[in-house]
Amino acid sequence: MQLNRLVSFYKTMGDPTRIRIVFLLAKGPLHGQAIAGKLGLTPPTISHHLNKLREINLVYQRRDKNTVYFYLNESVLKHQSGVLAKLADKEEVKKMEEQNLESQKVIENFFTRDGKLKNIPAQRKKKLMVFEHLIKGLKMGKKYEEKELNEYIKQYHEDYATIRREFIINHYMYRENGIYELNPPEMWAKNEG
Amino acid sequence: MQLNRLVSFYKTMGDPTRIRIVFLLAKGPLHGQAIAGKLGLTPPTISHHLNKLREINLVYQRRDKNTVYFYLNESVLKHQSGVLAKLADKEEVKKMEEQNLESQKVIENFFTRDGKLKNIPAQRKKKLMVFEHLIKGLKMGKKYEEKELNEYIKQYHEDYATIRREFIINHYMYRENGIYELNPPEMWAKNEG
DNA sequence: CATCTAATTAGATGATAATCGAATTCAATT
DNA sequence: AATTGAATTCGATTATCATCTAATTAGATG
Repeated sequence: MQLNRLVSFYKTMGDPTRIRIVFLLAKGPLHGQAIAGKLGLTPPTISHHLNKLREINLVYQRRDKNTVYFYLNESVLKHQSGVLAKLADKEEVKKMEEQNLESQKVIENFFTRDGKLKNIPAQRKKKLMVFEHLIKGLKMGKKYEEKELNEYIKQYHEDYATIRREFIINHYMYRENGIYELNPPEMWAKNEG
Repeated sequence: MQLNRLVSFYKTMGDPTRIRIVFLLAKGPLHGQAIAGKLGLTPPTISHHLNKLREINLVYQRRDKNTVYFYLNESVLKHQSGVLAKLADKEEVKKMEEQNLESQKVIENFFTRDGKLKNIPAQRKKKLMVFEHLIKGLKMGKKYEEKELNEYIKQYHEDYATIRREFIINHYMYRENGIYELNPPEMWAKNEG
């Protein structure tokens, strides 16, 4: 499920310029001006598209002096390839639906009517479902101060420290210099390859 | 390659309503009104989206009395899943590029400057490349009278009968009651599974 | 600090497309 | 032939978005 995420992926890929960028990066990293040159477009346009591609985690970047190199994130492609393959298989579709229902049930059980988390499930599977529900309010690509993240978690449950730690352990987020950020879904514990 | 085809696929999938339709049909065929009902949209809107989905061969339909049932074409999903998987693999990308170059070369060898086909290659692989080039001027979903198809082929080569026959043999097209129509690319000889 | 280079943001423009109500087609049944 | 039921087409409305130029930011280097 995560319908929005799917739609975003396809919407982003559904542009000739972006597909061409993806094909270019599939052969190896490039910097912005190189892409602009190869495609005959202006740097602002490339910047615009790279932004979109970054939003779906299809590219990431590394800086070297003044130039920024853009890399293709192959794991996202593999993930989406898997989704398509499953969609082509009735049995898999059925399984997906069942999982959705199951997760819905768990959410209903562990949250109160006004959206508070009653307690953290002991069973790992259920725990992950709860965490995935919690992070829905966080924005991909946004950097969170620890304090800000604590406040966010406190909306749901007072023991923000435990939950924050679990976010890291299960790869929903990562921390760098005290700054927290969401990981792309391929990295989440549930999907760990 | 076939960049346009890729882009069309993604552009079409990049809409929440259409994704939802695809998920619905993944569980089994449905008729238009049923889809409209389940999605809370009007029949014209559904019709619009089914048109788009038909354009990329993702759905086909069968009529039963007055109601038309729409089916998901799983082979397209499998095909696209494969494309994504290849894109995630540098080696495969390299292969794709080489194939493109090779095919370009063959086209240059077998066609004159003004676009006429000199002769039909004897080697099967090259022959298929030539045919794929020829059908680029035909429109997916359009129905062609035999005469019309002959005329089209004659632009390129006088022996339209042989070529027309080859189109069928290699599953680029199919014939029904003397009417010819393009097959989706997954069915072409090159991609035969 | 001044300057250079690369990247990004802002704002404008033009094109595309999702959705709906109304009108129309198409096939089946009376 | 007339009627019904479903699907499609038409036209209008609204929203989104790719692209550009111009202006700005951000690092790196002299």
